[in-house]
Amino acid sequence: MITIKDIAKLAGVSYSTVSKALNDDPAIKPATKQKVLAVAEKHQYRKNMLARQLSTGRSNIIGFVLDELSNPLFSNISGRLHTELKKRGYQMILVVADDGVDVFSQLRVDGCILWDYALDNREMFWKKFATLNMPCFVLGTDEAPNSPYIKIDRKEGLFKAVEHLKSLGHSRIGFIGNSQHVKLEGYREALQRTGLAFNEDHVLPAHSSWEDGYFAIRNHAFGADSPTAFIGLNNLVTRGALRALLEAGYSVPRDISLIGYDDLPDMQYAEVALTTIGPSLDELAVQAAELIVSLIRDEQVDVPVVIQPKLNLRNSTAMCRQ
Amino acid sequence: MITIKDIAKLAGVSYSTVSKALNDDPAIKPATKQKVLAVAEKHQYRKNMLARQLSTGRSNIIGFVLDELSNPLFSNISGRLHTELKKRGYQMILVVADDGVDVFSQLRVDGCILWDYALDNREMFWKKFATLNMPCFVLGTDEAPNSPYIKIDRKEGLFKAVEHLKSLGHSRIGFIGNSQHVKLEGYREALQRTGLAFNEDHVLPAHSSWEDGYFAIRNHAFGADSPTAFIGLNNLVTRGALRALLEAGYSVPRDISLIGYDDLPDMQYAEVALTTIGPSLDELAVQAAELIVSLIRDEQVDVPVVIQPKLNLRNSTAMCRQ
DNA sequence: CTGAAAGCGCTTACAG
DNA sequence: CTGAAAGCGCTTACAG
Repeated sequence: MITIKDIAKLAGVSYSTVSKALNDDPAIKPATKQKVLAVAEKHQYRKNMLARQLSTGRSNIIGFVLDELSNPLFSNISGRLHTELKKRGYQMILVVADDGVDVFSQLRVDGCILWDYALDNREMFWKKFATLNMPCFVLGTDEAPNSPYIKIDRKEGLFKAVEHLKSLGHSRIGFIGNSQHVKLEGYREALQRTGLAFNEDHVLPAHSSWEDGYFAIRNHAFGADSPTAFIGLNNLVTRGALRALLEAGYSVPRDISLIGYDDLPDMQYAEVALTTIGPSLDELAVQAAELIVSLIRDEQVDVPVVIQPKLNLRNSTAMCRQ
Repeated sequence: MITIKDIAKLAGVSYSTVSKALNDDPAIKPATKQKVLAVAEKHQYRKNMLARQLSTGRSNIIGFVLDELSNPLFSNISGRLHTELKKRGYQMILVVADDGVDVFSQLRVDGCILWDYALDNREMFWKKFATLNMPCFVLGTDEAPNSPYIKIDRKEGLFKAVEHLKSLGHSRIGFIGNSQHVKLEGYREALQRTGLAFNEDHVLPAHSSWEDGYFAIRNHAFGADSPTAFIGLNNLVTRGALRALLEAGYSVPRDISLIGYDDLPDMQYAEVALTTIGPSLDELAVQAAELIVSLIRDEQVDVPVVIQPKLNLRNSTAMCRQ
């Protein structure tokens, strides 16, 4: 590996001059800079970032802790966040949750973002996270103790979904999924705000996977009192539920309306293009990138940042047939 | 940030002793080690990996260059690879292709893996890759100049698919997708090996996305001479094609059989559980992890490693109705 | 078994 | 405008 000293020798200057030339130090005479850059170029010199980082104390890397990669939502967000961070001069490294925080405390990234979607051991993470002693925040949570965070106002999202369904004449609106307290709570409050009755039987148990959604519908005993519309907990659950509804012979949206949480591009590729609620993923990525950069620069920030989910109309909701 | 020197002071030993204790150097007296570890623990000492890396020249990080995150195949493989590398004591960082190689040459990872699925500018990548001057290999390619690689024998996979369909009585077997030379070639050769005729019209143009597969079928003029079975280029194309077939009123597999390339877990969640061909993703991840570790250790390796795709029977293929 | 010292490849006041 | 020197936080022969 060729180093700054080699370049110095070849260019006939001191190595501190090389360092300055490479870093665009204005104190360096243009001619000298040219010469140094030419030599560096010629010998394919690559700065050793490790050494630079050790010296400056900064790595220009931001860590992103993810629960898992299997939900399309996560990979989608990772991709967008990567793009936004790159625009701002940072590299992003992805680490899977089970060891994410530890890794960052070792790697000394400049900052880190914890995606708090449905972490199993959330408490433990928050605790570790708070001791991390570097700029970091929690993304997509409802609230976080001891950390700045970007909140997605999921309750408001659910309100929009319920409101939309009610405006189509639905009065028995079900919810598929019981693993996320905030969404379930949002669903209940939305019913209340719109003057609809809450019915325990209209909440179908499902955790987070496609199968969960699928079996939630399959195991539901449909009857005269069953919902005429459902809201799915997330993209996977909703798609699983849609499949089960179709297999059971229901037409969506003619017989039953369906709204899915998460506005992923591929929600429109479902058998019936799905109406969704969810935050704009682009907005999420932009806000996340800006917040972490501000935190690193120790700028004044207004936290929590709150992002409002939107209703995205497609073909899976229709007027309720009485 | 607390350093090795702080610990040394607190424990009443020299900082080189602290370093050794922390690294499990057998020359250190157990009692001393205990003491040091206790102090380190008490003060939440975290080793600065940057400094260690600078000193040892190794980072214990492996870079994985990906084309994109949007194809479920890629995120799936990333997840598995991460797991396998972790078992072997390495961190994995993911970088998106457009700047991946440059990043690694700066970050000085210990090794890197290039996922060569359908890179647009493959030539450029290979070239950069070869100059990288660190252990690295190309994963999933058919062949690579100047680098070790893990080959997926896609031609053999296509042969298995064609053979299976022929055994079910199909003689007009179509292929959806024309963006991957190797697969297309494999398809042609498989027809030849099984004694079936190649028909230009049975190759439907599609690049790689869900929509590509969907529109390939929609735009196909079905007639008496049309294929009674199709093989889809990848997971997305196949699922898009399936949707289009169903929408056009064909029953799969009663009217038309369909086999998809890529054995992702969710291929079974398609409207009809899809019969697939493709390498075992677990095997792929294990082989990749072992190869990079061997390369880093400068061990003797047998390259290329060749992985054989398998046929995974589900419900999308059936006897051809004459 | 322990410690002093050199070195990893940079950056950055500081002196000239 | 340029260079000598100290320092970033570790590891690792080497001496004792």
